[in-house]
Amino acid sequence: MATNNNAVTPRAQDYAQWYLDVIKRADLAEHSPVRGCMVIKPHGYAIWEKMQRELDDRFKATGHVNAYFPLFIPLSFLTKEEQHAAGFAKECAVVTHHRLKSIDGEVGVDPESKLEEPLVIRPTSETIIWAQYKNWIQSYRDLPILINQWANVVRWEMRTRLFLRTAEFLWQEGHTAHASEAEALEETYRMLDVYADFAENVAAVPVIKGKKTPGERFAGALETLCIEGMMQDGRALQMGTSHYLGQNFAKSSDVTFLNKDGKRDYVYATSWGVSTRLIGALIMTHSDDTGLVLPPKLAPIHVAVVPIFKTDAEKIKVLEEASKVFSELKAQGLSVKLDDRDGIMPGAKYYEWEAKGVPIRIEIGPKDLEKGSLCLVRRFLLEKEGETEQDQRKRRKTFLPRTQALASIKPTLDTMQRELLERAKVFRTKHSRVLNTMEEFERFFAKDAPGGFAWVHWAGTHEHEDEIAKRFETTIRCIPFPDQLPDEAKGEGRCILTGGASSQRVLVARAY
RNA sequence: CGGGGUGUAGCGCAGCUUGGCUAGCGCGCUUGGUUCGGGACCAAGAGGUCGCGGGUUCAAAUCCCGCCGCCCCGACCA
Repeated sequence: MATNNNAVTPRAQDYAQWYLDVIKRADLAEHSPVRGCMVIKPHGYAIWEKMQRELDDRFKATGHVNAYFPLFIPLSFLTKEEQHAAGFAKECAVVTHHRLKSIDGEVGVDPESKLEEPLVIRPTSETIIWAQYKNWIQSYRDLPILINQWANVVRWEMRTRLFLRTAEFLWQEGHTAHASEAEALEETYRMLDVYADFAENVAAVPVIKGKKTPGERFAGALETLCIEGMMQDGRALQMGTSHYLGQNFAKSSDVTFLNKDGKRDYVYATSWGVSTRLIGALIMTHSDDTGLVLPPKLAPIHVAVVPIFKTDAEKIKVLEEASKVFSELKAQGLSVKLDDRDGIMPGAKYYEWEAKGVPIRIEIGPKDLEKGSLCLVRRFLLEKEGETEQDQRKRRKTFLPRTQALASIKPTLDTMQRELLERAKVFRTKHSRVLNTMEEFERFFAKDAPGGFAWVHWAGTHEHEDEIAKRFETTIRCIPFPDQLPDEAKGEGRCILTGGASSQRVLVARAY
């Protein structure tokens, strides 16, 4: 990414570098020797597991079940749906052989083991799943099918970035089959709501819900719904999509059923997914120059307990109290880390847990034992006007009587969760503008301007869209649902480019 | 695939222009001691096919040729 010009925060001066720094210091992931692939390290994976749990609960609550389909898709399956195949053609990894052989002392691919039909490593699973659904569906009584799968997929992207775009990534893909268009559409919208709920109430990332323009739709979909979040450099990040597929895949896989009237019809489909990209969103929305900041609901560790001591006698007493605190917090159902490592200065431990995004730290030293108190330190606070870093550091720290301190952890985590979302909303509002003229647009997205979200009237064609994209590196992120528009952006108007009548504004931004 | 850059210890780099002594620095690691309420200090130590192959030369990390990897910019994109 260009380092940039469109800085909206000090750290955005070199946002790409900052982003990698946070990942490295929080020990989330690293590049693997395999081109474009990522190793997700334990701390990063623990966050993904938390996400999985929250999402899975929501899927179950809306009637879905999990299943698993193969990694390999026969080439002929993938090409059944024409648009779908065209959309993914340029990024497919293909398996063509099934055996190695030693030739002149060097082990290589055995040319005689060539597969009759190449196997594509799934870039997404619609085609292989619908080939299976064909066998499962005869009557309206077999519908709906509401299945989700947790899987890895491979998209051979030219350029990759940790979490945001890697050649292989982990995700969840829901694939549902319905007896009517109305039901399928309802499902499409329902799952977008599930994603939006997750994004805001778990990840603390405010999102705009909307539909993609035809040019940005999923390959093979009739409608693509999405949620868009704003990162701290003002760029938009697509955080989840939900597609209404109509009867396209049913037709290409020939999946029909007899409806209540005894008439044969093609099945109506949806698919929806979110990926490990959400971890990228988390980083770019909340983190700061110290490192990762996690919403408590996604923090693998809620509280880090750091003992402080000089003498051996102090060490014994302090560690005794620390492990008591540890157990009492555990008993509250919290995830706690007692950092009793030897030979590391307390200060070094503070930095480490802060970089890893642990929401609350408890420091326990001889002075606390004397006073019967505990020192609680929050990972972040809402900024006060004119406050220096030193001031905030002081303000993040509170000394409380022991009992009170332990009772305050959970409420504090709830507060932090709320404040994180609040902070992100304030940021987004601050960097969003209603724009009415091309001059305003040019100024807003000028090379040295901060950028952000622009609400503009649009009545242009696909070609107009490309033209704007080329000139400003911006795209129409979505046509927002009417209730997603800020009040000042509501109402009819004239297209910013063509002057044509427009019933509603769209969301324009630079994007990842 | 086109343009630019880069490859030297686990990580980050210097050295290369103008070839030359035993290839260096910071971080990290090991051991011992002193430390410990915001990233400790001292001492001793371990760790290298200088990306790979070839060439020039008395002598190559350094010069020449070929190959490979990675990064950035473009086309592609959850």
